[in-house]
Amino acid sequence: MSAFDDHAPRQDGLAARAAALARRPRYLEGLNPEQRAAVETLDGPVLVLAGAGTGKTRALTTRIAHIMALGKARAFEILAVTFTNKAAREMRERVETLVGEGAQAMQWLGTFHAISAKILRRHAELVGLKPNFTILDADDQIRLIKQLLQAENIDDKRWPARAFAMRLDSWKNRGLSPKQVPAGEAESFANGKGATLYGLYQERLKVLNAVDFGDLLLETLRLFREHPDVLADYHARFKYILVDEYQDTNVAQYLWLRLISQGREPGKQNLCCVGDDDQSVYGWRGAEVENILRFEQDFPGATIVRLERNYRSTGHILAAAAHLISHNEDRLGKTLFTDGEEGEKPTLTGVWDSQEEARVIGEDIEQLQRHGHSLEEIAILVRASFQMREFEERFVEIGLPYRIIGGPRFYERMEIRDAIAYLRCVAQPADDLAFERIVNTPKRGLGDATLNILHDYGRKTGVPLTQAARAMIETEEMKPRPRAALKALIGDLDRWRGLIDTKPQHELAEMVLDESGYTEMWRQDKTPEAAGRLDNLKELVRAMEEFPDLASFLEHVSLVMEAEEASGAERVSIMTLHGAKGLEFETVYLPGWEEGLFPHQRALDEQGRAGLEEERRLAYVGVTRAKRRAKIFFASNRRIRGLWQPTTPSRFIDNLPSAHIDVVEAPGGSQYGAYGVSRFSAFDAYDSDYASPGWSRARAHAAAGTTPGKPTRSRQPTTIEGEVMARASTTSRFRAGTRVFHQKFGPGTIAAVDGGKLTVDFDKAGRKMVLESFVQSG
DNA sequence: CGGAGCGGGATTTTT
DNA sequence: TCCCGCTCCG
Repeated sequence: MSAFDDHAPRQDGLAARAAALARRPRYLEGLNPEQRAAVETLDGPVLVLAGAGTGKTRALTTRIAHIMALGKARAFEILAVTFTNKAAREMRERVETLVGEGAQAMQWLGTFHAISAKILRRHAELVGLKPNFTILDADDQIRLIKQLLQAENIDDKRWPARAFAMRLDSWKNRGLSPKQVPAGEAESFANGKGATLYGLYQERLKVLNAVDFGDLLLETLRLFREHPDVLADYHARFKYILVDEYQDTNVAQYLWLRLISQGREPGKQNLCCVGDDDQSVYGWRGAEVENILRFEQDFPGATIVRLERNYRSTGHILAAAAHLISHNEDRLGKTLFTDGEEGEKPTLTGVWDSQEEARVIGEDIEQLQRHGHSLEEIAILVRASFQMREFEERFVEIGLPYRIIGGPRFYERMEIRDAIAYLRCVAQPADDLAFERIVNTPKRGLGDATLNILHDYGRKTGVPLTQAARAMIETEEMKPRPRAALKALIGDLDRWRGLIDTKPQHELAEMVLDESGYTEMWRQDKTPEAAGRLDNLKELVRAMEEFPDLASFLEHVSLVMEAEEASGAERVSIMTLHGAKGLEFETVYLPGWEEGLFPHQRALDEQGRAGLEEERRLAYVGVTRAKRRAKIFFASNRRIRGLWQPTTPSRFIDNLPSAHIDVVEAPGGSQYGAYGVSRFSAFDAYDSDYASPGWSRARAHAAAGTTPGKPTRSRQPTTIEGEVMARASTTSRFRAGTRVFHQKFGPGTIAAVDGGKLTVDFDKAGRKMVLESFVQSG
């Protein structure tokens, strides 16, 4: 594969190009015309609007292969930026299958953050850092903020560190330095101390020789702005720039891209951005869909390519997804189509509560399994991670193998973070946050008192804690016992540090963990988790072997907060909708389509209509993950922080086209059978179509200023909403004052009646709103 | 300094 | 419900 050989002399370019053209490269075969345009339009800015399942990644990776095959650029002259590690990994793998070894040389393929870190390490001094700077994670960040709040005498009850971290994040996402923070926002935290705190925080980071995630981008921006020569280097280096998931970029990333692509005059930038405005689901993290909507203005003369032919899903699924997303207003608008079969209609099933939901889905999966479907091709996509638990519990019970994706991550486990803190102390003596973490773990008798002494000294002299410790153990200020312990610890750290260049990092890690007493600590521990933690530590040491040195391992840990999963037996995947982006499965279960959960209440509260639309895009992402079967569920009761809450079906259910949906009764003699109660008695006559209890409609219509009960003019008259509205009766069989019995809440008295919705004062559970179909006269 | 016990608060998504 | 952090006591 000499055409892809990065070490081939430059002159090979032409020959390779001619040869490639003569051969009609295999990699172009099977691309549709639009995909080919995305691949072959190499000169000037290109925006590829790629709908779900339209072969976006294929176009992107083929484009890379094409650039290399034509000799237009070598692997290391292509900058390919993704948003997530997962996407980066996938792109690398797929380029590799296309070009073989060549992909290995793609040293500039990675997430914005990883690439920024790489650039920053090369020029750290120019922005006041040392090349071995630490990348703080969210946890470190919070602890640091807590310290600052304390130092500033700010009540951290009233002004929680978390809240400030969120503001910091949003400022950084928008590319704002402490001085640029809008006055209003700066003052709204801690009585006007917001901007000051931001400034102090940044100062503190410099002392710690550390950056947070946001800084990776901001400091790179600063580097480029203040050192045009450095920027010019990168301009010369990157002949082609590709950006995946462009709809997810935030302001800082946008500015970053602008700077880095400015090497050529407007209209000539070889910048190719791929994205789908309908899949923008990271607004809460500062992503600006506007970036993609504005592309043509930002890069005049850009070629726009639309990928609309869907290769993933069957007709009904696609139709359901398209109809759902058509309810959004803020979109460029694409029309996905497929030549494939209609397939099975997506199903909609209502269940009594979240436990039944897990039970029914578990049984359904077993059923598929019996029919020979692979568990690997089945996924359960939830809105919020707490939903996963019920599935886990159920699946453990019935012995259905599952895998949680994006759950508590390996590197976030306490023991792993402790171990890494030790290594960070060894690698980077100024890393106070790591030092604080391990100074008394295992217990060495070095508590708050000792730490305060070190902090005081450190603050006075402006040195890191380890250095303060070094000074203090020479004085009489400390009691003999802590003094000796501290001395021993500092001695150990020094000794380990001395081995950093000679001892392989995994051996060093093992040594550190043993000699520090950390491993021993868990051996002594009799709690049930201890054994697992020891296993994890072993796994950590083993994982370290694969890295060239300690520094690159630590870099990996901070940027790729996930462990490679061991593939083994077939499993059902359980993950969040966000985590599922970019994936596909034969069968997708979409539980929890209930108001407040999906759309999530917080998204509605905080972002209003924009939040709702983002939630709807998330629903769209969920449905479009399915190749052959999409199964939507809603429960009428859900346990939220231990309390059972009655819920109402999601408004997104009303956004589904009834012609493409099958409403399905929960199989297997569901619980209400046992109760002998028809759950939707208001719709008794239409029992099989109980999907949409009327009062959620009523509420929606009330909000829209229309009369409940009347089939309202809706933009989509064919929706299930419309059908059910037409059928639902507004008269209730209940009256205020009637005694009723509810399966979950027990006996109570009706306080008010509103369509099919009752307000009931339960004897035990207090006042609740419930569907009348869930209560019996009692 | 360390452990136990209690109260309060929180729960979306992630680089 | 659970988890975290704080306080109080030994």
